Amino acid sequence: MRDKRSDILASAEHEFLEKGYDGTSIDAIVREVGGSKSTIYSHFRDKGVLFAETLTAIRRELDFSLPHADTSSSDVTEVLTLLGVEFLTTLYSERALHLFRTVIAESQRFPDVARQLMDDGFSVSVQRIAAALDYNAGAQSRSLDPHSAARDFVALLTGERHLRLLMQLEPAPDAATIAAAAARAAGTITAALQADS
Amino acid sequence: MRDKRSDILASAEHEFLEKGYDGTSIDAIVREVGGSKSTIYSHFRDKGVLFAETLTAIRRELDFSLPHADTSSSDVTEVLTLLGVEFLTTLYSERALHLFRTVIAESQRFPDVARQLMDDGFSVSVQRIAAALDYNAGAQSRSLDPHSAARDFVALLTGERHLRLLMQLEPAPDAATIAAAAARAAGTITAALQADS
DNA sequence: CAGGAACTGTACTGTACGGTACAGTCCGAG
DNA sequence: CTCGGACTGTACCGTACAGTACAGTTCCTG
Repeated sequence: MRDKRSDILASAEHEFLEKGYDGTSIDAIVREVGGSKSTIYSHFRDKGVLFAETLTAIRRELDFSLPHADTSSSDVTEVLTLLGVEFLTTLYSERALHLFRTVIAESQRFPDVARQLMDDGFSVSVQRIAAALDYNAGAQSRSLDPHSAARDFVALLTGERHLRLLMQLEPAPDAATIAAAAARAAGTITAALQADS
Repeated sequence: MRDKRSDILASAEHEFLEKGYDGTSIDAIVREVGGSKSTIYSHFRDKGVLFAETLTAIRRELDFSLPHADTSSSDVTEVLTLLGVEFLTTLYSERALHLFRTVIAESQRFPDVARQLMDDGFSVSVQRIAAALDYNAGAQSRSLDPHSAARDFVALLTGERHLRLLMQLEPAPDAATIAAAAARAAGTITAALQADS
């Protein structure tokens, strides 16, 4: 058995992401992780702390820094497509979708968790894309604002589908669908940028 | 006093949108609306039905058909800006934001409510924008797919800000902010469309 | 005035939950 | 062998909740 604390967090994740904060009982987590309720309360002061630490741990494990995309190509559309695929693959994973759903649901009670998810998660990807845009297209287009362009690109990438996925109206898209969406968004944003220059 | 049923729905809306499904007790609604618990159960079979009917009523009252925008101008960017302002004004109202938040939170338990909100709400606006695009720009650009363009436009309109608003990380934007966002999105999508033709 | 539908008020049942208390067990370090 | 920290098991407390039962009230209609 691994670290007990990690086991608790794993079971808490399963319960909280599936049933929400109010819908999850400590006893259910105990049943799933095994052991005793006392152990949970020896690691976490109360249910709120356990919830916050569970979601924070997930956010840390989801890597929003898009580490695998190669941005050395000079073809901006191609670079954006690569970054887009990696971003969507992270954002549209079951885990990330459950996380966003739960954070939105509890954003009133746990505003810090929400802020963390955006600032240390989502926004990191946008920054990364902005940096790539600045590097690859900054020279060509004098008027380019890489941060605005990156936000626009991410908006085109996600769009209505993200909302539908948060509402569980469609299954998470497969790799081919993600690739098509990324290529389309990259093409659109490139067209818009060229028209401006 | 108006119709009792409407009073119940109004109080239920206030409670459900603020505290969520599990966080809201029937007794709290009774306290707010006045009267007796029996009356509520004479109008609604159980808590689930009350919840679903409450959210459905809100969705019906939010008008996603963008009825006030004048789409007779021949300037596509201007028409899109008008439509965008009206769409964002609806989508970023406190009521709509609470509704989306709550629907996302309970999308597992109440999938029909989620489907309704998208198909009979959000998507109606997108259709309306697509129709305007088809009418105003269809002639100029033979290759235009008005539905895709409308989705892209809406994506640019909402983007990261919608997510931040769902997470309550910033206050709902005022009219000037909405107007600026709409104008920017309209300009971007127009640029992209011109580059394609 | 009589009837009835809508509403009120209150008490109740059964269940579930968060959190605590406490005695006991396991196991590795010295 | 023993000490101590981590963990277990179970019982318990107070509270809160969804839903029901039922007797009583209000008020409009015929």
